[in-house]
Order: sequence, then structure tokens, then C-alpha cells
Amino acid sequence: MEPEKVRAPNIRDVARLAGVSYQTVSRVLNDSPSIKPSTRQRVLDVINDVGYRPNQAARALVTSRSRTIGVLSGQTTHYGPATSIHAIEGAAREAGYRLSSTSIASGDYASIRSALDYLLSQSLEALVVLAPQVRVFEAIEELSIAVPFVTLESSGRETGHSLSVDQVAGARMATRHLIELGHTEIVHLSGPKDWIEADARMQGFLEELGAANLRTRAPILGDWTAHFGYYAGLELLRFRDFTAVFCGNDQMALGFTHACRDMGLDVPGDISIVGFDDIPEAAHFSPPLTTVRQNFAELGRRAVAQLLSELGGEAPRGQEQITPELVVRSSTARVATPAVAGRLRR
Amino acid sequence: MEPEKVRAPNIRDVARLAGVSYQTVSRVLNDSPSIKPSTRQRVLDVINDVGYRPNQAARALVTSRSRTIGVLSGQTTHYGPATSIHAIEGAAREAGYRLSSTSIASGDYASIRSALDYLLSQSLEALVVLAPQVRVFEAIEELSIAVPFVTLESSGRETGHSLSVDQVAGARMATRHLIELGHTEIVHLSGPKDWIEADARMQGFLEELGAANLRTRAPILGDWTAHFGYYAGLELLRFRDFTAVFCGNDQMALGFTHACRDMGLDVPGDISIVGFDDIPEAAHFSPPLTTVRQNFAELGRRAVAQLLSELGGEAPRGQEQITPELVVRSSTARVATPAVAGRLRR
DNA sequence: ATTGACGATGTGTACGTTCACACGCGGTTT
DNA sequence: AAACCGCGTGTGAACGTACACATCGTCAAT
Repeated sequence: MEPEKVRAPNIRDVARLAGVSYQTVSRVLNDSPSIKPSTRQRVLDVINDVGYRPNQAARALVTSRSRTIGVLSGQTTHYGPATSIHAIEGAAREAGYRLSSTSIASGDYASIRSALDYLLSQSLEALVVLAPQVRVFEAIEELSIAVPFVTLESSGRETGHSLSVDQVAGARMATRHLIELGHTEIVHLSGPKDWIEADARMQGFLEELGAANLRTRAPILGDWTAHFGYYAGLELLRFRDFTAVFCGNDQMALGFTHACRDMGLDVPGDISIVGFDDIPEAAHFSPPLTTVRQNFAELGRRAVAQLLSELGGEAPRGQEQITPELVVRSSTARVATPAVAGRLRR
Repeated sequence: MEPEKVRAPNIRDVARLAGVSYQTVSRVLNDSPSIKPSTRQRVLDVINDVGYRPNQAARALVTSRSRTIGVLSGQTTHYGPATSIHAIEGAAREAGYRLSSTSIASGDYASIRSALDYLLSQSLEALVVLAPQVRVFEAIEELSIAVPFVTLESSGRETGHSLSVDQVAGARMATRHLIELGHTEIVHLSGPKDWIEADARMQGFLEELGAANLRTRAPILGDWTAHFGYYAGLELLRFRDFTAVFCGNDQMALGFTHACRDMGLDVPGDISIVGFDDIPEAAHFSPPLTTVRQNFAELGRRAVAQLLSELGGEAPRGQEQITPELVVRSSTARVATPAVAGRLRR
């Protein structure tokens, strides 16, 4: 029984054992056309025997091609980003790329900057940014990144490298749906302050309300969690001066529904609720949640596709948006009579 | 205004501009002790000016230290793994490591093997495996991995490198809770066939039932989704020969609850339901779900801690388990009278 | 005055791979 | 018969860094 080699075999070891030059081995590895089949087989056999694995660092050093796509993300725990990243990973793997991911601890500039620095020193070939905070864009602009990159949120700014679900359109759909059901007093539970999506959804909400000439009220700034939705619900429902809620995401909608139940209110009988995202659980909430579906996986796939085409020499595609889709379930209903809203108002 | 350099500045460029040798720059980068403060400052200034970033590939090549921890994962979309990975990422970043992640497309051996091959060619320093399929362990054993590694599931096999939440204990807690409430006819909705956790939870369930001398029934093999829970519920509830369900995860519990509602059954009045995981939404389900909490973040952090200590020269810690915690909410209740269960039985 | 130690810096070399080029060799063209 | 071509293969760089060692002054100890 052989003792474990202290040094991993390298390309020269393989060459020696196969009785060829290291260059021939290299050709086999990069399946160069001009190589005799018998030689190739011999080399492959040796590679298999000794468990040779080409050293990626050395390869990256000389080619300055790392076959790596960097991913800068924020909270990867959430359903949306997690799904997108998973799709990115799959698409990248299919194209022979791997992922190097870093997430930022907090939204402050220093940690964003250091995360980007870190990624950029990896000599990666492309970069996808999923970090939804506004400051990330400042850092990106400042760095003038040399590799193709794409951000998965619309920054509002024209970076020319963005790909996103049209949050504004989604929010307008959700709001219009409520308006069409006769609701005139609609509350919006938004996401945190400097989140791009939160901002866009809020904007869509306000636009649609404005278009219908309805009273707008200041949205409540939440933190995306069901807990927040619950406590915000308990608070807001003390004054029942609204008949519908548009929540910035499904979790908050779930929490809000919980609060309604605790306050003895029926959803959608007394209060209509719309969420955002369409997480897989939303169809099984009680009641099943009306929400706006974002195709996170598609987003991830298209990000990789765009990057790959840019890597292949094509020009960046500029802004691109995916339209979301309203999924009507059972958490929204027509207002009993328009007067109800009036009666409820203090 | 300078045109963008085609080549990124390297250590020699910095050295030239700072009027020192490249070795001095290297010393600054690795903050070597013996270097004159004024020189260090001059070098640092140049580094900042030209935006020099040390090439990690070159560094990895010569040191064979990549400062990278590999992550092999399965479905990263789920709450559990996503949370663990996030925690791993955070802990790794804190220790100056970054992550290189690959997920396996399917559970087949070839894709597992190629994913591992890929990771192992990265000259990474440590590896954490979150892929819950049994076959992954076969691949790992076969490869006799040289770097410290840890698997985040208990394989049942003694690999000596595993760290996990004690699934069996968690399942026993859940089951015991139902038994203590007087339930004698308990159904188990399990996860997919070759998932390690699914197996362990099933085992715990059966053990506890056996300990209480209760009738055991064949668990239903699901796929973790709320959809499955829902349809399984619709099917099972046609014969109401049970009063409680232990679901393999919270999503299936949600779906099952939905099915109960659709069948006009009250939870927990007619049926008690226990989940597993304690996803953040579980507290806001209708009714709030009794479940078993797994500390996924802790798991991730401890995995990194273990790896780092091993990297520091300490011996691997062997098996290690974290005990989960039963969280009693409102989806479980005492059986009205023990006779009820009997009456319901066909 | 000579030696030694030490602080600060520079010079070779190695890491493992790919790229540009060179080479020998049969077979076809001039 | 000389020149050319393409196939299969080998040789010498180069990528950017860290490590071992060498060098050079300065200052204290002998």
C-alpha cells in the first residue's frame, strides 16, 4: 500500500509516467484537436491512475481566465436571492463556470468596498451583483469594473448593466387589482429604507394610487419579516381606516394576515391583502395569498446568459426587465359596499 | 487623463513606482515586521494610486494556500441550507476566508463526483459538504480528501468529520409531544427517499412510537414542498383514522394544514400537526405551528470553527451534534378523549 | 580595530500551467 | 528532386507572487 504522496501530482509527473512531454498532457487537458487518439488515451489513463487534477491557480495565472463568476450578494437567506443564486450557479456550471460568492455583512460603504475588492482580486471573468442596497451602486461606479458585470436590481441609475424584474410594474398591478376590487383606502407595508426593490414597489404603489386619484398615505417601512408584518398589523388595525393592504413581500403579508386573525378580522372579508414575490408557500397560506410573482430563477439564468454573451464579445445589452405576474388567490375580495370604507374611516 | 491600462498593475509596477524592489512591496502586503514605516507608507500610497490588487491566483500558486473554503451543497433554495451557507460565509469572511460554492444538479453519482472534482482542483484549504444525499458520502469516502472537511449531515456512517443537528432526537421530541397529548394514531409525512435527514427523522419517529408501544404505520414519502403536504393531506384525510401528523418539515406541515382547512377540519381541534425546522414564517401560520427548531446558523458557524481549528493543527473533532428544540405553538392540542381516536379508527 | 548582530532591503528561484514557436516526419505538389 | 504542407509532438518562455538567501550599512560588544 502506497503512502499518501505529500505533493499532489502535477502535469510533469503525468507526462513522465505517460512517456510524453508535459505539453502533450496540456493538449489532452484542453482537448486540442491534433493529438493521436492512442496518446490521448494513454495520458487519460495516467491522469486517472494518479488522480491528477490540474491546478486551477496556475491555469488562472497564465491564462488570466479563471472560469469563475463572482457573486456579490446581500442577505442570501431570503427566498428571492437564494433562488436566483441557485439558478446562476446552475447556468454557470452548465457553461463550465463556477461561482465565487461573497455577501456583505452590512450596508455600509466600507464592507461593500472590501467585498468588491476581494472579488475583483480573484481575477474573475464576470460579476453579478445581487446586493439590493443603494450604496452598492456607488461603489460599483467608483471602481469602474473591468469585467462584464450585471446587477440584478434596477438601480434607477443608468448603469447599462442591469437586469431586473420590473418592480414598479408589479407594484402597480397589485395596487390596481385592489382598486379594481373597489378598495379606496389602501395601506402599503414597504421594505427597508435603502433597499432598491422596496423603493421601486413603493413608487409603483404611489403611482397607481395617483393615477386613480386616490388618497395616498405614507407607507410603513418594514424589514421584510413576518414578525414585522404581524406587529405592524396589530398596530394599524387599532384604527380600521383602511380595507386593503399591499405588502412589500409575502412574509410581511403572512404576518399581517396573522394579525388580522388575532384581531378577529376576516381576510378577505374585512381586509384584503396582497403580497409580493410568490414564495412557494404563499399558495398554502390561510387564505391562499394573492401576490405578484417574480421569476427569480429566470432572472438568474438570464444574468448568466447576458454575461456569457458579453464574454463572447457581444456588447452589453443595457437595461433589461422581466415583467412580473399577478397571481390572484383568496386573500383579496371586492369591498362589500364602497360605503364600508367610508364608515370605517374615522 | 490616463487611458485605462490594458494590463492590471502587478507587484513590480508598484515597486518601480515606489522606488523599491518588488520584495519590499511583498513585505508590505504581508505586513512583515522589518520594514521602515516611511517605506511602507510610500508603497501603500502607490498601491492606492494605481489601484493595485494582488493576484490571488499567483499567490495561491506559490503558497498553495487559497484562503478559500469550498462548499458543496444541494438545494440551496431551502431555508435550512441557505441559512447555514450564509452563516458559513460570514464566519469564513471573518477569518479571512472566502467561499467557493458548487451545488449538485441531481443526486446521481456522476454529478456529485464532478462537483467534488471541481472543488478539489481549486486547491482549497477546507471543504464543507451540505449535500444531504446519501451518495455524496460514498463519493467522499472514495476520494480520500486531503484537506480538512466537515459534513453538515450525520451520515449514519462514522466519517469522523460530521456536524449536525440531532435529527433523531428532534423527531423523537416531536413525536413524544404528540403522544403526551394523548395521540395514539400518528401519521408521518417524511422527506424524499435518499435524504439523510428524512431518514433520521423517520427513524426518530418510529423509535419513539416503538418506545410508547404504539402502532406504527408506514410513513408517506414526500418531497418537502407545501404542495405535496397539501395533496397528501387531501388524500389521507379521506380516511380519518389518525388524529395527529408529524411532518418532515414546516412546508409540508403548512400544506397539510391547508388540506385540513379545505376538508373542514380544525387544527388543532380535529388534527394536531407538528413540523420540523422552525422557519421564520412558522410562527405566523394559521394556526402558529408547533415545530422543532434547528439552529442552522449555529451549525454553519461551528462548521467553520471546526475547520479553522483543524487548519490550525488541531485534530478533527469527530462527530458532533447540536440538540434541536421543540417549539410548542398552537397547531397541537390534547386529544378530546382517548376514545375519540378509537372511534375514528376504522 | 575587528567581529558580530541586527535592521532594512535586494536577488534568485520555484510554484504549475499555457502560449508561441520550433521540430521531425510522411505525403503531396511544383 | 526540391519545396511545401499538415500532423503530432517537444522546447523555451511567461504569468505574478512568496520564500530562502544574499547584501549592505550601522551600531554595540569584544
